[in-house]
Amino acid sequence: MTDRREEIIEVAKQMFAQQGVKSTTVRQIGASTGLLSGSLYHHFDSKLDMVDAILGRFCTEMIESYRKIAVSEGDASTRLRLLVRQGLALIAEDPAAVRMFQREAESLSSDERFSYLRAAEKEPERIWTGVIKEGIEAGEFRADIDVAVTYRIMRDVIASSARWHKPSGKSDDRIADTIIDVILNGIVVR
Amino acid sequence: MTDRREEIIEVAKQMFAQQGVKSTTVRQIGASTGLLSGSLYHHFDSKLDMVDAILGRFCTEMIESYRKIAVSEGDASTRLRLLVRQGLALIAEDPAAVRMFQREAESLSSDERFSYLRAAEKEPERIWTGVIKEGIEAGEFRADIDVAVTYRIMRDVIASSARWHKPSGKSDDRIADTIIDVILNGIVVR
DNA sequence: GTCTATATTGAGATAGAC
DNA sequence: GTCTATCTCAATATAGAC
Repeated sequence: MTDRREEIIEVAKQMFAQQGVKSTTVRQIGASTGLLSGSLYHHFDSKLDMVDAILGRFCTEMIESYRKIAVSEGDASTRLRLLVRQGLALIAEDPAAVRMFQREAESLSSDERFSYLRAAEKEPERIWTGVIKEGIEAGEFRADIDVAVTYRIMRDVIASSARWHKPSGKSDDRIADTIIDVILNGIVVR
Repeated sequence: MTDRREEIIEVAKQMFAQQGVKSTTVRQIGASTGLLSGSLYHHFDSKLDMVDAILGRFCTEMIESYRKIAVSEGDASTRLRLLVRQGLALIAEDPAAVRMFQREAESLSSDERFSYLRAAEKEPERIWTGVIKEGIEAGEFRADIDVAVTYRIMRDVIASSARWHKPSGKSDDRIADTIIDVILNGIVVR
């Protein structure tokens, strides 16, 4: 047994991702950890404290990873591909954390304690739309696309892939390639 | 006051969509209707009964509307456009019902009472992938795209647009056109 | 058809023994 | 660090008066 606190976080994260925070009881979390609910409070002050520990860590790492790509070199297509791959990599690494972020961010972000959730939505938007705009100015992307809508399309496709049961026999990379390909090139025959 | 039952359904639907079923209390629903919680039980047997009334109606209408398009004439591109437009039309008509369906379908569908939610996921999938396959066979769409993944991309883009705050000054039609355009034609300059 | 009042259950959280 | 036992509160739901 490594660290009990980490063990609880891992178990809670899976349950929060699957059922939602509200529907997951501390008794369930305790049972899945082999503890009684009261014992959890030796490691955490409250249930929301567990949520905070999980989402705080996730948001820090997500923003950090996007920033690195933001300052990298390469044309817009290349950097857009990197961003998509990074989004999918985050999901592959920790699908439960991503799912939690998606499920709970909106309702939690009104709580001052979780104000970092708002930054975790705005910063990626700033970075992605910046790259799309550069691509348009450089003549790589069509000038007649709508940047805001295009960003949302990409963001939401990637986000919702976190909920996919993987189509049989397809690796993450294969799925990533398809998503990038469809959005960059469309499905119509050229 | 038309029908009290309908009035309660409308209020509950908005709250369920925004906060989720679990986080919405019958007291809140009562207060928003100008009733005390107990009085709601004259119109419904339970809170889940309200959910059932809302989602049952929505699923019936959704499947019905897709079936009509499924049997319509036209090439695959045309019918795919119609399907996308219909998906967006459902959202425009009743965004709260769509949001509820998205939020609660997964967790509710294990309940036998809500088994129709599974059909409401499978039937659209059958119809949409059918049209995409026909488009490939007819040479309209690229033969190298992945049908299953392409379907999910389209489904999820449309679904998540239900959560968009509309970009300023853009009509539903304008957004619909952009979504269709990006997916059919891609964003890369031809 | 709505209200008052309350039964009942389940949840988060705490205190103190071990 | 975990358990036993329990507090407290909030939520769904019910019964019966009006």
